[in-house]
Amino acid sequence: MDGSLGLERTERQGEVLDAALALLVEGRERFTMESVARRASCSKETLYKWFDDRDGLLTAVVQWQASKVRPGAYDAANLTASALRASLEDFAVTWLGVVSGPPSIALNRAAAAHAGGGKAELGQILLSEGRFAIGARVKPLLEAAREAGLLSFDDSETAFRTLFGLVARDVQIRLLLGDRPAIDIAREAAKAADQFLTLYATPKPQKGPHP
Amino acid sequence: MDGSLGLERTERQGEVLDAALALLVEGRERFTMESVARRASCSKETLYKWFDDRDGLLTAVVQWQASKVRPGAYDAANLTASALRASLEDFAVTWLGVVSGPPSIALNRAAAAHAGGGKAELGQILLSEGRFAIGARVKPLLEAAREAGLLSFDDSETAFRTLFGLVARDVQIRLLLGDRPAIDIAREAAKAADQFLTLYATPKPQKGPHP
DNA sequence: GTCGAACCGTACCGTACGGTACGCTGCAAT
DNA sequence: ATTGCAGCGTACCGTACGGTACGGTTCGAC
Repeated sequence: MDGSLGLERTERQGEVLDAALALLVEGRERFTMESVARRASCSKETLYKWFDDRDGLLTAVVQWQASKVRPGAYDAANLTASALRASLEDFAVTWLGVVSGPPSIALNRAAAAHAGGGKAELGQILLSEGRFAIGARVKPLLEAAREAGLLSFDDSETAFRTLFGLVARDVQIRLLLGDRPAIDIAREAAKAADQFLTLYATPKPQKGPHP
Repeated sequence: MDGSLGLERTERQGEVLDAALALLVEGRERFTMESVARRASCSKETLYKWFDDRDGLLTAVVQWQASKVRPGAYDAANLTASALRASLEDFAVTWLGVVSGPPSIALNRAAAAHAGGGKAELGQILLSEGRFAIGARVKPLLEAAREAGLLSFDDSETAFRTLFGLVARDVQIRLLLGDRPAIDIAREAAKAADQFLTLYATPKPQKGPHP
């Protein structure tokens, strides 16, 4: 999956979506068709033509931003204990940086509100481009580390969810609820990696079961 | 704090708030002054008289429900390793049960949406009656366990946040975004308690893990 | 130059909703 | 019985917003 879902946008459409996103992120003004049109210097009619309706516009904005912050892959070759630790820490730093950023906060709030009415579409997009995409990138790393004898676990999904919890803690929910927790990302990331390794690193540094 | 904040409600007011809450939780109908009045069989004028405006009503609803689910205290006397484990597990079960319940989901969504406009009041209420109230109950347990030589940590806040992360993992955010993760609460709670003890239990002086 | 498509700006429509006003009923106190 | 008040139901007002219509402008194709 490349995230485009066959929805290529023209340059102008990208500008409009950026403007809409900025509006949503700032939060100074309500996200209304008119405010988007004004901000993007386009007509409402164009918005309706391109994105069908308000929901379509919102969906396109979420899609647009989510596809911009695809997580990077982690090198699973030549894994050493220190390289693994570095990758875990890097994942944690990146993730904390993204979710504590205003775009993530605004989009997640919008999606949560959207899910309040029956519609779960925005949430699904954010989850599949965020949480699940990340899982898909990190799990191979974990499995490679297991292969290399560095980690031991039964289920990589379970292991990843533990890592996720150790990194996230209460940060995301507090941010979504309007709290502004002071977090030292580097420090928290290091601690999370540390704790994860404490839980999952194989007891003794040995070579794996497959020489 | 007893959670009342000097806001005693008459029985009738409680009924109205229950009706409003039910409306919010079901999500079938928009949360509007008229729909609340209809559902509660009261007049809009009464709503405005009692709760000032829509925000006041929403705040009262959040206050009302949040104060109903105060976390219980954990017995910190005669702590043994198994009693500690049981308390941790109990906390995890309770917390997962609450946050995966429709009222919590609906209220958190409403608060997140509310925080989208500058207003963080609902979020603050939920955090102080939820996350922080729980922390205030659990931290004494952790400190007592440290006193009893069962745990070792520097900062109980940090330790609690780790416990929080191990219990919550990705559950709450997925629920808020409309996903319906299938979780086995008892199992996840046990695992979280297990992992927390692995991270924070003081190494046993002599007893080997394999008798 | 002419044509047509795309798009901008704005005016407009219908509705939903927050908030107010008012008349009516039931009830408790005197 | 009279009075006063709390509260129900409903009608009403103003506005904000989703969605549509339309005239004017730019620009590329021919």
